[in-house]
Amino acid sequence: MAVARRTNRGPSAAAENRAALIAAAREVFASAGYDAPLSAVARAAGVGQGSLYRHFPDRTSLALAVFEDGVAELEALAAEPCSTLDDVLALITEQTIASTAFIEMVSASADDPRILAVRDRVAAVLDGKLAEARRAGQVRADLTTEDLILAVGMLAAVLTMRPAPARRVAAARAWALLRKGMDA
Amino acid sequence: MAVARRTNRGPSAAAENRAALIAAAREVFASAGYDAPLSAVARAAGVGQGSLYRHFPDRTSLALAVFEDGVAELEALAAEPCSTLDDVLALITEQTIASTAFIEMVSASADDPRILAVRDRVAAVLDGKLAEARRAGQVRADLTTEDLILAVGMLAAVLTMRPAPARRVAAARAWALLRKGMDA
Amino acid sequence: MAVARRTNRGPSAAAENRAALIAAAREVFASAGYDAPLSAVARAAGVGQGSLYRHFPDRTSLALAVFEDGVAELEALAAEPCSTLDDVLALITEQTIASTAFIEMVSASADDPRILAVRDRVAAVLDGKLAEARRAGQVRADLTTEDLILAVGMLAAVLTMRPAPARRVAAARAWALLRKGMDA
Amino acid sequence: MAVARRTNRGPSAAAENRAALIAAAREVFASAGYDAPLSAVARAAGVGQGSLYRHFPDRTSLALAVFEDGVAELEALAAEPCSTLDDVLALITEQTIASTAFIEMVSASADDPRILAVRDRVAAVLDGKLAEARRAGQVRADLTTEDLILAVGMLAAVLTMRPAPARRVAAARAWALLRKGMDA
DNA sequence: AATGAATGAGTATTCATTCAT
DNA sequence: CATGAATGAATACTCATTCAT
Repeated sequence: MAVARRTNRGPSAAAENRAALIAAAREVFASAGYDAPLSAVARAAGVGQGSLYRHFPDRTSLALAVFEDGVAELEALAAEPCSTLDDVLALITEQTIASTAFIEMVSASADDPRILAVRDRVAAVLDGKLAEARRAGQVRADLTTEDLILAVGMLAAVLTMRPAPARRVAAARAWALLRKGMDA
Repeated sequence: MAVARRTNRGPSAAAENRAALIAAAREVFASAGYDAPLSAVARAAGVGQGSLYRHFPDRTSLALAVFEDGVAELEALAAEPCSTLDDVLALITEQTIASTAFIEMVSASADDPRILAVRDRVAAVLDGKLAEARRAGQVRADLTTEDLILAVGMLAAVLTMRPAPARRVAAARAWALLRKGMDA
Repeated sequence: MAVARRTNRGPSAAAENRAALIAAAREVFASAGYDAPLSAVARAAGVGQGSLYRHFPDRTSLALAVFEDGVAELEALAAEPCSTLDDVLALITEQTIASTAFIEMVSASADDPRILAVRDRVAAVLDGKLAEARRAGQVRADLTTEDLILAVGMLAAVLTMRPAPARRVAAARAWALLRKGMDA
Repeated sequence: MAVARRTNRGPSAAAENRAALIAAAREVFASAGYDAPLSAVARAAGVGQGSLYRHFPDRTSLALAVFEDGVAELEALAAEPCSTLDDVLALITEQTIASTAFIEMVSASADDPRILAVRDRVAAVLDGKLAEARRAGQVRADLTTEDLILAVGMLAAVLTMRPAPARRVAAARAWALLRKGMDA
């Protein structure tokens, strides 16, 4: 039999496969949405279905691995002393423009503790930068971190509804509105 | 044979069936989400699958019929001379709390001309009320109808991400933020 | 596309399909065991997977339909005035020789109420005939219906372990032992 | 790399691994049935999949190793001069109550020569004790070893069909029936 | 000789859509 | 024009077995 079976490159390929799966999932989630078939991810990674399930027992754990990089990038940016709240929000916006899978994942299973943990990491980043921005008098004195998270959530959700090319413009509009507010 | 098959009530039942389908779809979409199986809608309506497809060739057309009532209600409210922009936004908010299927539909296929038409009707409603609100000095002078639509979209999207019980609180928070804005 | 798709013979084929599924399942269960893939049943019946699931939402309901005939046959035999306990046991034995799927089903999910109902029907049959046999002095006076069910269960189980050709001999031996007992 | 890989303890661990696999398989077969995934056995044994396959090329050979102890115990009991047929049957009953995997294995592949060999060892044990019992007038004079094996098989099969807690009672009932028989 | 990752075939199940009656 | 059964593609997930290290 053995019809063109992919050669078993052995355990040494594990890390490589894992990375390939994450990269493939990033692409697939970005282009086909968070609900994309996992088989498509495995195929794109050049890896068997079983390997995908071994590395990531469920869709969420795969997605978390995909987003880990983004969160880490965010934390790194926040750690830079000269970075501002605006910078952080801009990076979040860019990430969301690139892929709205994150927000789809959160919508799909908002109460998963692993997802809550990621949310908390983002919240921590925003919290720190919000304090600075408040001290600098750049934002309303009573603006809370929850407000920020809500704002980011709204932005992300609105981008999710739009095709990729329309997202940058929509994001700019949304931030303008969120910053200035509606009231006179 | 003919094992207890629902009797074919003939063409006269067409309108009735149509109405039953819409009512059923409203329920099903609200409780099981916009992605609910269409077979569930047909079953809930007490109507054959084929009839569903005859009346509504695709999911979108069924959904549009479901939302037609909501839009009409909105237009009726706007037609009342004493209604304000706030009233209209409050109604939209209530409708979204009741069912986020509309926004899910828009996310799924935002470029469908039929959906754009509905959007335009809502936009017209908002447009009229916005003019009044602006004259009354209740909103920023440069607030546009597009801003309003964006705001409504963000609100709706954020509600979609939350379980029904948490929606009312979230909506209040979101409106507070959208009204006051973030900037100092 | 439509690559050689089986023609849709329409609802009129429903009863036919149902019968075909039952017949196919009887064969497949008999030859490949109760755990046989349901897809094999659908294929053997010349019917789509979906149709199988429409008619029989789970393996148990399909199996029950398969065994319904056997139970009815049993009840019919018991209804004959001149039939004896021996006749009934002989028929059960024949049925079990033909297919041990029934006993496998019972083993697999003994607490399913539908299965218990079938069991009760068989028990009722045995109960009636046992009373007659007792009156005729053919069996121990204190032999209970539960004993009979146990005996039948043991017989069936033992046949399950044997390949079809060895079953008739094994059944004879088992009955001889069960009748005479071991003790001096 | 070498991410926390279990250290390869080399050939010296072979016997240890083998024992661990047998112990793990005993547990796993007892709790999850004979069809339990072999990966679960390897995991429970703290041993690689490959090692499992090296020691036991197929499920049967693993199972035989598991049951070897039970058979040896049986032979040891039979070797005791004062042990009776009843003692032996009681031990078999206890073993079956503890795990029905043995009988499941036999059902699955009754014609495997390795399984037949085990069967013969049990038969030899029964044969010896039956002769004694016959001399003591405790059993029918024409009771054969095959009858005994059949009885044990029926008992085991019937226990297999029952959840663990119900087995002891069922065993008692079954033995009572087998001993006394049905006939008047 | 041990490890454990990789493979992919196999199975259950769902659902959009078609179509004979 | 209604009915609802039929179809089968699609997808998630499991597990026996192989094999590079």
